[in-house]
Amino acid sequence: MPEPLPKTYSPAATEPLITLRWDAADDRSAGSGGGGAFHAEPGPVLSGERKPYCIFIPPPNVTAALHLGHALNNTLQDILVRAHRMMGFETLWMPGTDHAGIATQAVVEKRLRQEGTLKGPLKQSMTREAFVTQVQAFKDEYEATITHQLKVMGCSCDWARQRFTMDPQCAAAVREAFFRLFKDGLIYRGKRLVNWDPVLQTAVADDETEDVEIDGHFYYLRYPLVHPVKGAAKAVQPVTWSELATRGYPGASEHPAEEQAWVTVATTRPETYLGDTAIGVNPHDPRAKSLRGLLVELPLVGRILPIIEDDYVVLPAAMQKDPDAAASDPKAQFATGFLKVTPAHDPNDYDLYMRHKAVMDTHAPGGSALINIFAPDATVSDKHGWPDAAGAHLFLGLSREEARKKVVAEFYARGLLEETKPYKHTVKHSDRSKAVIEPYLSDQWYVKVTDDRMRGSALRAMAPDQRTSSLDASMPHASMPSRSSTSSTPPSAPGDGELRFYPARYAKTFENWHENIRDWCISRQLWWGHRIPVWRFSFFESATTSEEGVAGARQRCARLLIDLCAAARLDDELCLQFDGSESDRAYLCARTVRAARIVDLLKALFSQEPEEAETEFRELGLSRDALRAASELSYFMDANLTQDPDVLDTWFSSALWPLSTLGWPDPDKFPDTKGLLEAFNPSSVLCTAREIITLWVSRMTMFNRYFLPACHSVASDTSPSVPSDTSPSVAPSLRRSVASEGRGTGPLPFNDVFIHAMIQDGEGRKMSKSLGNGVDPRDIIESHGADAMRFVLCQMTTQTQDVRMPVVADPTTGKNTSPKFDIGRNFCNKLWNATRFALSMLPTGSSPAPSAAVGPRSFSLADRWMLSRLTTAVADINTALKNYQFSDYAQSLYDLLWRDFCDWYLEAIKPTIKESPAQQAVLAHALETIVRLLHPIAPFITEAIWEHLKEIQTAPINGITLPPSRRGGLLCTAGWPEIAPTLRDERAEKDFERTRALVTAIREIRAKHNLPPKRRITLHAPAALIKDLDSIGARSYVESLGTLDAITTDPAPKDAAATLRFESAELTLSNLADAAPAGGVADTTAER
RNA sequence: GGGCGGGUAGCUCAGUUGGCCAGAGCAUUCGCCUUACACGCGAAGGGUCCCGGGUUCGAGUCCCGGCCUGCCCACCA
Repeated sequence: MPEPLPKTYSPAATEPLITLRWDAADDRSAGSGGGGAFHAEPGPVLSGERKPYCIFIPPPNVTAALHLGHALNNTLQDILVRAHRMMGFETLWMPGTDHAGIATQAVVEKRLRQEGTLKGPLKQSMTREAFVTQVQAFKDEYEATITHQLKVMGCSCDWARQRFTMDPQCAAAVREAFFRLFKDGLIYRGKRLVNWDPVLQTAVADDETEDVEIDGHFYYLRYPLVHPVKGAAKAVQPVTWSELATRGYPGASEHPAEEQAWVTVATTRPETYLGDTAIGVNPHDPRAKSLRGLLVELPLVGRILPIIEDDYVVLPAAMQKDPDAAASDPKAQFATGFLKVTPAHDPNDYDLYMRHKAVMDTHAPGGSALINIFAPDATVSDKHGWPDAAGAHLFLGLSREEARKKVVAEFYARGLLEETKPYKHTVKHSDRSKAVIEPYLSDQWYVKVTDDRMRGSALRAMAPDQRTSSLDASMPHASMPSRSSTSSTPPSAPGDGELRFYPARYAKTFENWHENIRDWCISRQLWWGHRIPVWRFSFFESATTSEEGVAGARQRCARLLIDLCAAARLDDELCLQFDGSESDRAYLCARTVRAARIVDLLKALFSQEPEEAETEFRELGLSRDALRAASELSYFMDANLTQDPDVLDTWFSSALWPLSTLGWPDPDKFPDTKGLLEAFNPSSVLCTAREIITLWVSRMTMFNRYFLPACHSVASDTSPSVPSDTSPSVAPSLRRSVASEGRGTGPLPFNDVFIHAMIQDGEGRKMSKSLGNGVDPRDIIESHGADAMRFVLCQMTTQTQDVRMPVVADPTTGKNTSPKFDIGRNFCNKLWNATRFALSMLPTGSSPAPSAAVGPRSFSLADRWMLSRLTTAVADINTALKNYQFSDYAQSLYDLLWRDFCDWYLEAIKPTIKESPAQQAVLAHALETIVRLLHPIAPFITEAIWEHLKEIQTAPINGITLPPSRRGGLLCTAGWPEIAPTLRDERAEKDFERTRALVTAIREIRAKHNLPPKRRITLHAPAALIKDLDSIGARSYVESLGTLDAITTDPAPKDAAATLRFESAELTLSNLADAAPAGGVADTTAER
């Protein structure tokens, strides 16, 4: 017999004990790894015994402890997971964390600098290994913190399966995915302008930047016009205004005739003039024609620039035909009509360059107009692709800011600065380092997500009724091959049309994003992350000395590689790609750790220690033939054969999360992953905040559909019939249809995407460390309890609104908390006390329960009403859960427990409960139903209460099924309540409603007359009404709940009476005042 | 510039397909330690449902136009 319950529920005393019981409840055979009550196995799914329910946690970054936003996200997932576990699904909630490459590297780097361990640029001050070790330690610390936080929140993850995006299992998936994309030509190397973070010295994605509005200036710079001189690139002659006037240049005659003419450009970044390689003008500009054939000389640098004509260049407001349009176009307001073109430092200029490549390259020094004037740290430098810096040596070594000042000063000194205007504009900053982003030209790896097998598969995944445009129209850039591949695939692949967004409006965001998607830059110049499994080398220096030429050398190299693979039993584990743009570059991609090792040894073969390399080759089990091929191959590679120093964008491994966590590609290599993929992919739902719809959802969808074969799972919701040949013993690889992989026709990683609100502080600001308004869920748990926190978070989750969370300091601990959670705490306490009351009224323990079920005949009005309310509540809650309407779910329970069960049912049965076994049965079943329904939201208190409820001995009730626990005698694996629709009783609901209305009316009078609660008064009513109350069985409730001494047809005495209207009758209450005999008062006093 | 939300009681928010008196919690006021619960019980006050039009027998809800506000995407010489 459990201890008697204390008067107030204490989360602090209860929650840790419950956690221990959940953890200890793994009653399966040893080796299942301590997943506790929440451990899931593929077996029951593969055998068809249970349906799967699976959620992949959005892996939190290991950069910091979780905040309330995470608490919300994970509470909602846990609610779904717990509810479905109770409903009988084999339920897997896959936990894990994300290495968060750039974020974590930035945080650790900052920390090392604060400690003084790190001074100067990272890459020069520390070895890669030393730094990674530091980050690893940091990661361990935060991973532990995060895991602990999730546990104290009550998250019912399968802890035995916890993953980290950089652990060996996930790394294997990353290598496999990269290799396959590389081999299929969906990964390529390209020179592009990227967002460069000069502090962290890496490329960052658009979404890793933030726009900051800053006060800047427009600078109007004059570039002198010159004539080209044939035969000598540098020799030029000035163009005078009089010449321009002759050519018909408008306004030229207003300038001194013999002075050198100029054009004026407007810029916010004058320092980039050093990289200018053209001047743009709109072909409709009246000045354009007269400038044809002329050039511009870049001041100080002396570079000669062509003038290119392009519609992109905005005409100044004064020149535009439509003055209204011009007035509303801010660009036109400050445009001069001449645009400086700096292709290596501005994305739009880069696009211009791509359109005018020929003419720009012709005039450019060194034959390329992509002149890079910055070092990776964004100081002006001539070491990174700037051949004609001599004239501008005075700027070398300056930071961007210093260079800007100096450029402006130099132009001013030469009379070339026309004016400056203050200007407010937004500038991209790096999320992580807060540095101003520099558009920077560099070599990066890209995934061709614009390919139909990627983008198309994501778009085809969308539910037809959530699409806003047809598939064809949605892919304006679809190329010829992609169309034909679309038509060659079956009209309906397994995942097609099954992706559903909740709320539905987010489907549009998803669709829209894919329509405008650009290829995905996946390389990052960081140290923390998955190293790109590619070795680069250039080989033609030695190879082309032979007769065979470039093409022949390439062929021979490729052939040797095939030989090596065959001889070394490296079947399909190495892949060679030649650089499309640079003819002497080649890339070798390794699929496995062993293949990578062999590539490393290739390098050793022709460098320092060929003997040692040979020994190692033999240790790896390589044959003589393999070694010979390797030696020959190494001859083609120069000593620069090196692994790419870059790491992959974090999202690359995140995109594989639904695959890697389940053991893909090779479940046999990792224990306990066998069968997981078949059983749990596709998962049931992805829960996330809306900020990452585009990034994560899209990429997971594309990768899952690309890497998995069209038919791989045995038990997805959409294929109810389980194929007969499937059993856990069949190795997954045997069932795979290899032909359908790599076509983007595979299954989805999840069927539903649920997007929930974001949590803001009381003023509607994002929660953040720097604002000090962040809230650690552990602090809420300390002040209110985990269940209270979860209840409130659930209740707040409506379909539309973001959540405002006023933050205050807890008076006792000083930690951040919020009075918003009081409701949850009070609610838990209410449940606790209702339970205490019920337990005091119900037979427990020793007396055996009657086995015969009780039925409607023995129920009072209140009982029938309560059962009816339960029936509708269960139905409402099931609907709410199905549609991810968390607020409705919590609200239903709140009303059911507090308003119906406590306020009315418990009060109504107080006079009769002790004597009525039937009523006892209803009370017990109602309470237990509520407790079970509430468990997904408030797991701790309900688990604690359930332990006591199990002791109650009452008769069963026909129509209520409360299935037993499946594991450890715990509520978390007990069944979800099932209530037969027959227990719905509209008559009882209506009758009880009337009773309630009458009691309320009486109480209103009592309150108006300030009656003491215990004072009994008399109700005078028409005989018909009294008869009616008797017939529905409501009379006793009116008497007890209204605190009446009698209901009578006698006329009321004239004094001390009040009237009320009920339905159509006029009733009177008497005996209100103390004029009555002193008995009543004396009684009250005595009772005290 | 494009897209998506939100503007309902002092505060934070519900209000599904148009339909009886617009709801909840907190706060306020009044009365209660009525023994399950003061983290509670009973009751009360409090709303031009942002503004202006329209559709309708009927609009917080649907349509059009404004205003305010938040977020996302694109762009910014």
